[in-house]
Amino acid sequence: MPHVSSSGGDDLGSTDEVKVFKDEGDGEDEKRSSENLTEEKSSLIDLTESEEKSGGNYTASKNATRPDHSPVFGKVEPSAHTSSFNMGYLVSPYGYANGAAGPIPVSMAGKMGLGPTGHPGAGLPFFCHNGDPMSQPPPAHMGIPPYQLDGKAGSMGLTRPPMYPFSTGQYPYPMLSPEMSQVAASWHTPTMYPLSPGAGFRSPYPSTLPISTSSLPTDFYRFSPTGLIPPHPGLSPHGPHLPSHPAIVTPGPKQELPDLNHSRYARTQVDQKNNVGDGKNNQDSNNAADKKKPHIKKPLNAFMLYMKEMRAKVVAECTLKESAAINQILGRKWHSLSREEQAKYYEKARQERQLHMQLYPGWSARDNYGYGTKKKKRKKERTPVESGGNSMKKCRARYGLDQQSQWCKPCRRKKKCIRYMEAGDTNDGNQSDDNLGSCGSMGDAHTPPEDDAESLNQSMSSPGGLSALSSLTSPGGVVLPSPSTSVASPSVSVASPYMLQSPLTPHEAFDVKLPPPPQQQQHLQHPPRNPVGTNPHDINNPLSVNQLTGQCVKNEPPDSGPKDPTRSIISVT
DNA sequence: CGGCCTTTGAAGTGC
DNA sequence: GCACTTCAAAGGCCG
Repeated sequence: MPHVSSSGGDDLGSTDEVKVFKDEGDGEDEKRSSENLTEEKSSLIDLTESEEKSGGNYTASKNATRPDHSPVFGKVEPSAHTSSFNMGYLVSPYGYANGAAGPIPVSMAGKMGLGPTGHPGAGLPFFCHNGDPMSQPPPAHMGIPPYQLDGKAGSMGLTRPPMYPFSTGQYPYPMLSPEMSQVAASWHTPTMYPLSPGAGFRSPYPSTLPISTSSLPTDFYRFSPTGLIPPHPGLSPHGPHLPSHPAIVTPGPKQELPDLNHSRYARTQVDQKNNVGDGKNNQDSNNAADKKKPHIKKPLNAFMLYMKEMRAKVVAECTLKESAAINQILGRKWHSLSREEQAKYYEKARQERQLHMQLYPGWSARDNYGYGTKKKKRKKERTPVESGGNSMKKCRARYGLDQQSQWCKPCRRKKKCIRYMEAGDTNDGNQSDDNLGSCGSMGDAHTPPEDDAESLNQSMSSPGGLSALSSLTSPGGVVLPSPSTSVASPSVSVASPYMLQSPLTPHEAFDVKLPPPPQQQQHLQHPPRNPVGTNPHDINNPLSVNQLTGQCVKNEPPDSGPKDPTRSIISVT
């Protein structure tokens, strides 16, 4: 049984792993690490400060979440703590999810984006339905990501408000609680990468792989060299030594595990070698692309690995099968993972990248650009309109950092530029429609505010999302018009509070201290964009932000700062 | 039947 | 260096 510990350094929770992270982490991570450490410490005391900081980081990029996790890895305490933590975690993985005692649990709950826990039962965490919320809070040594600590704002913190909101008690996966422990355990079992044909990770790479994985958990490798990792019997229909390569797929929008025979795989390797250094050329040449059947896929990132592993479990726990919805759940679960847990996946992903890099030295992510030509084209069509179709520049670009005083308020607050919006909203009509169509990822915590329009637009017209949402809705529960429920089919045209307040980050949304002036609120919204009755700022509108915010709050962890539900309303600035 | 949806993260491009 | 885009997995849904 291939367990992580077999190859040394696989004690995922051990200090070794942490060291690996720390040592190999890029300087950026290092830097962030220290920052986060400080942040974490201070955050326990001063949530506001943490909030501010995270808010600042948040604007950097949509990868803002990473700083909250990666850097921390290097700061994880020695295994002693980790071990104890894991023990506890296995016992009650979600224990800390639902508010109980102490600031940590509270913040954790917040981070998880758990439902309102204002009152027990009503505020059941997203996937914490087990009634033992805080029984096993994460060890203090774990540290808490800014967005976790940031109860109020943090709750949503960097977590993007889900497209498929699961209001309290709505979580459709009652059995997930134990799942978490399984997940943790899975790291020590071969099941982490489903070995069943087509199910997951296997030993896809040629045995000639010139890398040493001795120090790495072999079962971490999706790209593990067959020579190093005995193929699972039946892994490949073509024989134990002819593993199919997950990273190599035949052309197609969706990848099925390639049914590669030996010759094909060999050819792949040949191609790969030939492609070394000329990947771009291949990209440019359609013919070449055609010939280049094997598609070397990107190595999976940490979250993808996590998803791959957990998807089946989540699906198994519920009837829901729509990936869009599942992914939302997984996204939340991902955020609910402890740092150690996430670190495992980050490490795993890092290893995969390394392996991938070694196997395909000349490969570049760019090689895959345009692989899904149509899809890309489509997205690009929209891009110009939203991000620059208008010649209007955002304040940042317009005045530069030197003249921030010239910036509009939203820009100064790193929110959506109102000037830009005003000038570029020629297409508002459509956007409005789309936006109203669903609650989407409103209040995207990961996407920079300025991206809200885009991200929203993208997520707005999600048929799948809608259906998924409906399917996610608690069958019997009284579903409040939370962002989730606000997601209505286009025909319903229910305004989404989250969506409408997208210009605000979750942090700000719940920042009682700095409620944007009313004037700003007006600026942030475009009256014309909201069909009658959908204007979120129309106080008279039953579906207005103000009206709905309170309900939305229900998805907010009680611990988010002052447990005063009303404060959330403030968020609607 | 191709594309969309959804998630996070990595990496690429463009300015 | 920042902002933005694409792709990675997955499977139901939609036009």
